[in-house]
Amino acid sequence: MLGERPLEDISIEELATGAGISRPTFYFYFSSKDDVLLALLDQVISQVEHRVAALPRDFDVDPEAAWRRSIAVFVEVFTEHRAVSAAAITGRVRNAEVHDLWAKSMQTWVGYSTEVILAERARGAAPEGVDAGELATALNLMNERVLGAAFTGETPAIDHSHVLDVLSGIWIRSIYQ
Amino acid sequence: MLGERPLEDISIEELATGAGISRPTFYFYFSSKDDVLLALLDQVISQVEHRVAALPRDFDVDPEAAWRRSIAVFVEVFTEHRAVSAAAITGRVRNAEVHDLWAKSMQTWVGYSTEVILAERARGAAPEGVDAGELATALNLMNERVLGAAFTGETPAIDHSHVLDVLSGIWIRSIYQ
DNA sequence: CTACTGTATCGACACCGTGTTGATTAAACC
DNA sequence: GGTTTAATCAACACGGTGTCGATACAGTAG
Repeated sequence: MLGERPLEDISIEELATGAGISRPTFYFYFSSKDDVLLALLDQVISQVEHRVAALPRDFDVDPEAAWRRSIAVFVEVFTEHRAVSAAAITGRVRNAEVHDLWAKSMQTWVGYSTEVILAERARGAAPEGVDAGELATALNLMNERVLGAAFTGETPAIDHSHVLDVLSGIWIRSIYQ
Repeated sequence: MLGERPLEDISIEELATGAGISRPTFYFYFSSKDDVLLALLDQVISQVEHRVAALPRDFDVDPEAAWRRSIAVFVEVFTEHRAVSAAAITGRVRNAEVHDLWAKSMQTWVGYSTEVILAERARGAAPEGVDAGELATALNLMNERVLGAAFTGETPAIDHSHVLDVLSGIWIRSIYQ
């Protein structure tokens, strides 16, 4: 349903009857529409965390390829669950729990990016420059927004097939100059 | 009011009584809450257009300074009207007219950025690379998201005082390598 | 075979915000 | 003085949300 229209345009009545139950019964399982979204988002985020954790941390071998692989995880998982991802990104504003879950994950990813940038600077591969944490924040926010735009098919947006190229290009040039 | 809480949490009743009129009278002037937002956004965008148009196009003299000045216009105007900007960015999802107005402006800015990037490449100042239009799109979306995050004080976000530095740094490195 | 307990279900209700209608007043203009 | 036009709002209809209390239906202990 989220693939067709935003969560706001889906009534709990629809959700419930679609699941073969009545509206009050829906409330037996979830406390609100956003509670459903939260459960779905949680699964998507777990999948990202799982795949990120399994990534080799060999930035000293081929930095470009390593960054590209990391970004590819986000692109792939969020693309696979594009409807939920898009709904979460927009639902974040409305719902505190969705906001917090998303914010927590973003912080994890920003923290990870920051560490790698600092390590690359420490080994002399990347030059000093703006604060690594702020650079990582801007780049992660860019990824979020660019993917969101691609999912909802807005204009302007970047075609799905080029997203990974464009994003990793900007990351690498921003970090290594 | 938008500075305190999202538009969704403001009822038309509140808007109306705050303006000293009744709810039906509100509908005499606006067709919905989003219609008010649209009117406010229109003013902000006009201000940006006006200031961007007045910008010197001297990218051949000092490219870094020229980009920084352009980005500064967005940062300054949107910061000045941060509540409206933030509400528009989130309201875009809900309302087709807000979405269209914002999308139209984004396209204008992306178009302008693309032209400058192509000109810089043509004169040999910037290297060839990813599609200029897609690069411009990603960078403009980054600006939107980073400013939005700074306005709403989410985490992670970039401190207001550093936004211009971080953004223009990424733009320049992405474009000139 | 009861009586109890926890799970699951939903009809009916109360509430709130939205948008509309129709009547009313007040000013502006022949 | 009479007609149009702008402005106002009480009252209504509607739709979505969330709650409550009643009911059914296990499984389980006595």
